[in-house]
Amino acid sequence: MGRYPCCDEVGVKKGPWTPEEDQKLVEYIKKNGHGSWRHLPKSAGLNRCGKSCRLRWTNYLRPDIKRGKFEEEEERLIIHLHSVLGNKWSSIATRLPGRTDNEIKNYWNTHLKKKLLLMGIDPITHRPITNLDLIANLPNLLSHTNIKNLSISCDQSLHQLHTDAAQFARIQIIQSLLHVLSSPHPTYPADILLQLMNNKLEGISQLVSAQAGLIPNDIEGLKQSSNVFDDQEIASKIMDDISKQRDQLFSANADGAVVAAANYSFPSLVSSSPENASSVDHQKQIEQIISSNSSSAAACSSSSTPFDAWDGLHFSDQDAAELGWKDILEQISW
DNA sequence: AACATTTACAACCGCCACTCC
DNA sequence: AGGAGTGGCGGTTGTAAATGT
Repeated sequence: MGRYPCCDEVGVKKGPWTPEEDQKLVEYIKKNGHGSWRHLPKSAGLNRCGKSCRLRWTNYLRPDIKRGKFEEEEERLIIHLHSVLGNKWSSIATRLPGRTDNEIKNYWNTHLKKKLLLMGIDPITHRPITNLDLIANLPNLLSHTNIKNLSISCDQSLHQLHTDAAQFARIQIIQSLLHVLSSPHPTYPADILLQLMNNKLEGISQLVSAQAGLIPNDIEGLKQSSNVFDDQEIASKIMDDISKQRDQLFSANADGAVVAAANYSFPSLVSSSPENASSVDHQKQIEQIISSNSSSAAACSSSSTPFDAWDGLHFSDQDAAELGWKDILEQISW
């Protein structure tokens, strides 16, 4: 019902419009208005279907169309509107004068989606990405971001790039792990989550606690005694950022335990492939993680500092040479 | 320089909702 | 009421340009 077959007509031209065709269409519409799109091509002397003419006019030839790069303000507006409206491109377009729905849709798919992913934001839900795949990949990721073992032969800018990446990656990891562990989700039995937290995340929670002043531990001393970081300035930066993350996510209860901040709403789990993610698979995934981390967990138990939780994961010289910012981002953006 | 791969975006396709008769 | 005609929308594809090897 309702579909007209004009685009299936034999002999009707398809594909890119030529300047001559554009000119014919513009001149005709300026003179007569578009009227019925179905009958326009014949009247305008165009060998195109009406739908093609309508699209060409509304998306490219209309005089009120704003061409050129999207400004930052427009980007922000699109992201905001998308978070509210979803893929309602025409609705979004009505709030951006001069921009077409097609243009906004294309810009979203080619630029903004990637931008959000790189920022660790799910472009569909507009919430921080939380994904069990990240935990599964944790040993790899940490090994690739271990500052201590970065090759000293790297030049300073490369070193800075790596340390920035490491800093970003660690914050991402902590945030994501805490989201996973704090999300009530029937798929993940509490005992498994607790085991995971006790094993692998002992060091992280200690670190967060120490930062909160909940464990009597001089943070400066902690940093000095830690031999994980070669560069104390970087270490300090990392601690500050983790601190910020912590403040957003946690507060201390009366017992001195770290608890989720009351006013913080943890995002729900977002699977990288929800269609394939069965609860059995996820449970297996968690169990695998626990078993694969059991050795480093044992190491954690005898750790002298919370930073040791990151240890046992090494960055070979070859890795150091081969890895770059992009590699790390790829690992944390799925 | 040549070829392969990736990116950007114009254009198309098919579905849906609305209006008219 | 319901079928036909039409416009609009969102998803997808095709391809030129840019970039990498």
